[in-house]
This record gives sequence, C-alpha cells and structure tokens, in this order.
Amino acid sequence: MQTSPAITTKCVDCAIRHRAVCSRCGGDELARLEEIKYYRRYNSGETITIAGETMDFVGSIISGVATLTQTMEDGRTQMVGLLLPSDFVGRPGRSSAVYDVVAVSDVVMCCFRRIPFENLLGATPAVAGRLLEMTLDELDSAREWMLVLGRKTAREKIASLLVIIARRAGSPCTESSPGNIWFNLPLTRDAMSDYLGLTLETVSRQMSALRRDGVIRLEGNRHVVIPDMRRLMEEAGDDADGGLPG
Amino acid sequence: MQTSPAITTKCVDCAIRHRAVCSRCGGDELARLEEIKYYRRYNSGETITIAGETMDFVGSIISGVATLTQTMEDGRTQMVGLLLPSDFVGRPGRSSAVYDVVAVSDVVMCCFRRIPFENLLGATPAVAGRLLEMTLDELDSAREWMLVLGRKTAREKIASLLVIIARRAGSPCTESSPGNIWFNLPLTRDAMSDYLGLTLETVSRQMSALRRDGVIRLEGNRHVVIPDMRRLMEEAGDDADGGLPG
DNA sequence: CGGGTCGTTGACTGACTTCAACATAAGTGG
DNA sequence: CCACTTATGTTGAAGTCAGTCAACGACCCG
Repeated sequence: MQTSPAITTKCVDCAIRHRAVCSRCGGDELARLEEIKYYRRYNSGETITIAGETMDFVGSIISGVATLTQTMEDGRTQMVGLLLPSDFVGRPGRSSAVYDVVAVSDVVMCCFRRIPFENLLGATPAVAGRLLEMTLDELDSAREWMLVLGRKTAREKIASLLVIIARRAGSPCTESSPGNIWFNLPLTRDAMSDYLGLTLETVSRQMSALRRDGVIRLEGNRHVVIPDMRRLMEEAGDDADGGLPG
Repeated sequence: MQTSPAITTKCVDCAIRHRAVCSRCGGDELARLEEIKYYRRYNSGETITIAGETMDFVGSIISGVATLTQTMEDGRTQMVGLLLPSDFVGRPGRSSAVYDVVAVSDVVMCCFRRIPFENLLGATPAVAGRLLEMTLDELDSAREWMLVLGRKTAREKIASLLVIIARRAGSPCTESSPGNIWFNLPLTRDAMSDYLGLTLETVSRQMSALRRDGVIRLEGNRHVVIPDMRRLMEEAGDDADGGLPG
C-alpha cells in the first residue's frame, strides 16, 4: 500500500462523486469531507484489511476491484462481498475488521480516518443517510446472494454471477450488434469459486458449458461477451425483467 | 392481522425498548414515536408482507417469530432472514416489499406508517443512527450466513442454526446442570430446510444424528436442550470463542 | 529452458436429493 | 368414542450433481 500525495483530485471532479457515500453532499459538506480525506493505492493481490486486525480507517473504492472474504479454520473460504468503484469499505463504530479485504486488481481508495469520519457522520445527515441507503442496498444484495448459494445449481450460480458483473461493470458493444454486452472478468476461476461456494473445477466446467451452449462468448480467459442478456438471465433463474436492454 | 386498540403499552414499559430501533431515544424523541405508533397482531402462519406488493408501514417485532423468504418461479425458496423480537421489518425509502414475511408464531408488531417514519428519520438522529447500526448488524449476519450456505456441510449447517437460535432465544436451564441451555425451536423442519438450503429430509436426518451423538437432546419435536454449548459450536465449525458460558 | 500461475478436462467418489413408505399427533365430525 | 383428515416428522433405497484427485495445456517471466 502506498499513500500518494500525488493524487489530489477535487471531490467535485471525482469519478464516484454521484454514487459514493458523499453523493448527497452539498458544497459545505463536501468541503468538510475534502478536509479529512486522503488517497491510498493498493496493487493487485495486496491485502487491504485482515479479519481480526485493527482497522483505523474507512473509505470508498474509487477504481479497481476488491473482495471481502471469510475463512474457516480448516481453510474453507467464502467470498461475502465484491467491492466495485463507489462501494464503501469498513464499518463505522467498529475498530477491528471482521473480513479479509483483498485488492484483486490495482485499487485506489478514498480514505477517512475512522474516528473523524464517525464524528462527521453524526454532524452530517447527508452522509449518514446515504450510508444507511448503501447499507440497505448491500443487505439486499447479500440476501439475493443467499438465494444463489442456497438454492441454485452450479450452472445457475455462474450465470447469476455473470449477470451481476454485467449489470455493474458491463459495457454495450460498440461495433457488433448493439444488444451485446461485454466486460473483463475481474475474478480468477478460483475467486469465482469462492464467491459461488463451488470448486474451481466446477466453475471451469460450467463456464465451458455456457460457452458451448452459446450463452456467452469467451475471448481469452477474462473477456466475456454476452450476446443475449435475456438468455443469460433465464439461465440464472432470474426471469424477472429489468435487465439492460437486449 | 388484527389492529388491536386493546394494547396500549407505553414505550417506556416496552419489552424491546432497549434493543429496537427506538433504543437510543430520549424522552422527547420517544414521545414523537409514541404519537405515530400503532400495534398489529398476526396469527401463526399469517402473511405480513408479500414480495412485490405495496408496503405502507415499517415496524419492530415485539413478540413472536417471523421469517423473511425469497421464492424462485419454480418454487425453490430460500429464507434470508429470521426475525425475532426487536428486529426491524421493512425498508424506509421503498414502497413495495421485496421479500415475503410470514409469522411462524403469533406475532405482535409495533408499526409506523412509512412516510411519517421516513420524515421522523430525517429529524431524529437517534433513530437514524440506531437503524444504521441495526442494518450493519443484519448485514454481518447475512454474510455469516453466506459462509454457512456456501461452505458448510449439512451437519454443520444444522449446528450453526442451533447456535444462532440458542444465542438469541436460549435460556440457561434452571434445574439441570447450570451449563445447559434450552429453547423451543421456532421453526418446522421444512422452515429449517428453507433457511439452510437443504431438503427437509436431510434436516431430519442430521437432527437425528446430532441427537444420537449426544450433541443435543430433543424432548418432543420442538424442545431442544444443549448440554454442551462448546461442543455444539465445534460441530458448527465456529471454533471462535465468545459463546455463552458452558 | 525451467518454474510459476492460471485454466481445462477426465474418471471416480460421495454427500445430499429424490422418491416413497410409514409414524405421530391434533383437529373434525359422525 | 372412533374414523378420517391434515400437518409434521422419521427413515430407507436409489439416483445425481458437484467434489476430489489427477493429468495436461497455455501463458508469462526470469
């Protein structure tokens, strides 16, 4: 981890300005956040927090991807959160981390020392309210994921993960047919298996099966193209509409 | 569901006063809550909310147990929350329910109409702050449950559920050896299977196995005695200490 | 070239599910 | 009081989906 005095972006110009914990702040409140914020960079693979250790800061992911995982004594691990830009890391009111947080790509974070941030929470309803809203959203995601873990087949699990990533990180294809969506998978097969409660072999097999069946196209191991979002959502067992236009 | 003008408990005397969303309120703030609150009763088996339908109130469970479940189109269901006294139901800022909430015993709730409660949230930091804290706790529980669903064996799942219920609803045995803990299971085998992502047959088999191995004692189908909490926690794969003294 | 990481595929195994029969208890109405 | 129904729980036998173990391929970097 490196503190980087080099980065001095103003909050107003920040890429996550409209989605992060600061999104409801007006000029005054933003100024107060600007005073106590600082940036940190992590290289891919670097640990951000370790379960059980002191955590004296909280913050937002500005760019990159990190994972939140829980590990049992015998080594079994379960990912319990996937942190993308604008997501919040850390828990106000608690001094030690409960989960391992690891950067799975190069990550830049906007950090606040925990105690000053907690004080600011009490004084700034715009921040407290937005944090409540984000936490409620996280809770909904966690509950949706409980359905995936508890009741879906391996194939449905893979499809569900691809839907979630496509929703948050996918881009419409520019050249090919306009309905297409693509993204670069931010996770290794092993990380995917940790997310889905599967083994990496099963992940690999089901990725191959979805490719064989034309549900996805793989260009290299990480580049995923989704020719028909609706089809993928059916494979995920989410027949509810509301996906990206396809 | 019956509205009951009969119940007119003052907030000060409420059984969940010190744990619910109102727990940080002082006299003034409590008075404001008292103005807009009303009680509702549900009989065991009654539906409190249906996913997708309008939900114009939020509130706290005062007594009884309710479940929060998600259902797929083909009927597979996953419980995503177990609501015990002091737990909060509903989401401020959203007008329709996302989950089915069902009373699994007779339930009494302390309700607030949603809009007035949302207004009060903005004006009462004691309530907003406590709701944030409770939501963060719920998120931690949900993440712990993701580990159970994704990585634990059937036997560990059952043990984990029993640990959670014992923690929140267990009583130390008065007559028998003081280390003992007992409780009445609030869930049928079928509801347990929905919680754990198993079939009810597997739940039944593993309950029998834990009984045969002396980890639990069953007196009737619902009354569970835990002779050694530490042993049960080992069976759950939670070797971390911090349980009740045993 | 060798060593490391990451990914794929095959053969076999096993934990949990599925299907089915049966047990127990409570409620209803004759 | 008893036959009948319904809800709940237990147990057995057979089937299957995903895990385990193992070999191999692609790629990168020193």
